[in-house]
Amino acid sequence: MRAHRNRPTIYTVAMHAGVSIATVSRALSGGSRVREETERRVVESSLKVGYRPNGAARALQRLRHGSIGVVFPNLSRPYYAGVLMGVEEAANRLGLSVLIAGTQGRPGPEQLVLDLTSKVDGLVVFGRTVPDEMIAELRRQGTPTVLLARPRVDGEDTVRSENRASARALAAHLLEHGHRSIAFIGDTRSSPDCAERWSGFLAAHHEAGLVGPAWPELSALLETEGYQVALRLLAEGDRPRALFCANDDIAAGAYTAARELKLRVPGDVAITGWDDVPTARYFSPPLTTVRQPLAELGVRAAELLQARVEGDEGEPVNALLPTEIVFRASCGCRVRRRPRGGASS
Amino acid sequence: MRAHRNRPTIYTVAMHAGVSIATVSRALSGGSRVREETERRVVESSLKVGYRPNGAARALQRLRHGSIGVVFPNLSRPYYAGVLMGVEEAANRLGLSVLIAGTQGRPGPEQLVLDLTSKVDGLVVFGRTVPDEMIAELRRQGTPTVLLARPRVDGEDTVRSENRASARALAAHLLEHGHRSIAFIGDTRSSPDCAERWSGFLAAHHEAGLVGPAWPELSALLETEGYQVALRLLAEGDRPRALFCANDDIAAGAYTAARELKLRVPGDVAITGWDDVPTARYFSPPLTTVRQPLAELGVRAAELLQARVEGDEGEPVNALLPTEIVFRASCGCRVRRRPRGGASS
DNA sequence: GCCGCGAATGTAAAGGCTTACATGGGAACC
DNA sequence: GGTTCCCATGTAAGCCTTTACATTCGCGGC
Repeated sequence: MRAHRNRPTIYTVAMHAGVSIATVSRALSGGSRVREETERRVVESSLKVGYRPNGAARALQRLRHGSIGVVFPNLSRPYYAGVLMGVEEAANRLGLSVLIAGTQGRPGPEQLVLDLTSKVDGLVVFGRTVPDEMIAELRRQGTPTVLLARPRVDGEDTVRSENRASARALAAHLLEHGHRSIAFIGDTRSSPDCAERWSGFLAAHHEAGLVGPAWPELSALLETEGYQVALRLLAEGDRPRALFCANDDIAAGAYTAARELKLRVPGDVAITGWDDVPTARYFSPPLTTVRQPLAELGVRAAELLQARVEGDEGEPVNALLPTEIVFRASCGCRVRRRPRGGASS
Repeated sequence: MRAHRNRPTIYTVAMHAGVSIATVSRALSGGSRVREETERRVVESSLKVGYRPNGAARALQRLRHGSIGVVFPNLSRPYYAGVLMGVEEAANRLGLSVLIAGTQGRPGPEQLVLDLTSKVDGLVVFGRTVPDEMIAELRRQGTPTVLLARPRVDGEDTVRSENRASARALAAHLLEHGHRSIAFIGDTRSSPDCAERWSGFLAAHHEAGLVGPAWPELSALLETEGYQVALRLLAEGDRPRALFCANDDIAAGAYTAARELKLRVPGDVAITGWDDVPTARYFSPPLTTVRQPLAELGVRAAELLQARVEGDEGEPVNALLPTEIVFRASCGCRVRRRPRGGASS
């Protein structure tokens, strides 16, 4: 059997069509001068023998892999998956392939990333997956890199979505609803995005004439942690009237805690999230949250990277994409329409 | 500047260390005989000049790309993302890279897949992303392929998770709860998995001595569709007492419909899902659903593929991974413990 | 009828790496 | 001290493409 040994090469096709390998190459890829009849014969032969060009040989000759790498922690949250899809879509459009590397729970992300650089023309690096020194090393090596949702590193291209302004607006919105004591739940230390949201949260308080929020930030990142933190918080006698959760997972945990304590949302406690995960509109009540342009983040990163690979030597870019607050019911707003806006015939 | 022109090659390192390229190659990759001091010198030089081997050249020489490709529709549902993470994890462990290709909303998935074959040693192909003819073409080309969650194609390796038995057990469970009229919501035509679940659903009815279910299968795949179908169904006078939803998204839509009609779950209508998405436990009431071993599916596929790439010529494998029903409250079961089982200290 | 020219095709080199084979030099042995 | 052997290292071929340059062929112009 040995089904997949000895894949046909350009020589196989050349022999089959009775021409030289140069002609085969020209007929198949180049639009260059080949007699029409020859071209037809070559194409036929290549189909007959089942020829596929060898990407490695091609890459070696062209001095370009035609691939980019994406480094992310994991895909368990829709956030990374959404951005990755954006990268993939744009890369495909640009004729590039996408290699992926998940760092979470992996020993030595450094080595993982270094290995990747052998096979790609450039790298999209997410958040805090690799330390700053690694970024520096990539630059030293000459691997173009775009940082995604990561605080700026000097001289590197960065694509992020807006955090501070939306957080400020959302916190202000909660204050306007009359919720004077709001707790912020999120991990500002490990997530730079969270840190910016916290900063906007603080700003809203100052602008409202408050010295500061009623609670310090409370560390959480996952649903479980959100549940635990919220449970502790809401069980207190002097509990907060609103929970500003740094992502929707945390908010989901907070919902559970509230339900368990028989607190109504938003009547007894308002809750907001961040990310607008697909299920957010199906929370009960529907979750007020902030939508990030996930795919767009990925697209921008891919396009930027491609430009660098092509030799663009312009100033480092720092793209900041706008976010959008999605007002639903959990903040205290009246729900204006049904989740799916069923057509009223 | 021209930051990333002329990456250092093995010649650069050789010159810097004052040895031949063969010695560099041996010192860096082979564990073969190189004097210890020479090795140290080479490693130092390679670090100094920022050398990274060129993957294309290496692949060309080794006649192996060291990469596998994964073809999936999209990553918007946790299902694909979860399996992809499994593939990635296993591939990494096996020293392989992973290339991705999303087909959804892409014109000509055929071309996409063919292009991929230039850069990979083998392919993991999801569900109904590409037609059977494409699978045949891949075989003809000699690209090892593993099918994932796709009905068997003659002679091809397949990895799937169990559907029929769990669906039968779950339907039987609903019948035991006393829900005699159950509607199945899912698209059996476009999703082979759904078709199997429908088959198990039917079997449970027959075993319970019923001629058949009270409703024919009702086509839906997304949340929106689930909402619409459920709304129509539950508004009828003689409405079903249980909804067997073919995935959790549909179930989420059904929840919304029920809430809108002021029907209690599971009191007025029981609802079950499939997939156990992360938020399922946070539905209100928590959703009874079926958990698939997502990562494990990916791991098995990657390992199987690797074996084929390595030349394993054994009989086609048809792996069937077990699923697990997760009983929560939406089917009518009493909730035994709180979602997070808070320690009762 | 010969020259020159352009179109079509062929020849060969280069791209970076691994490795079979060749080489050289020192240690061990007699 | 010479021979042998082995270890460390070097030389060069080959993996498959693309493409610059060379070659061939046919045809028009004189």
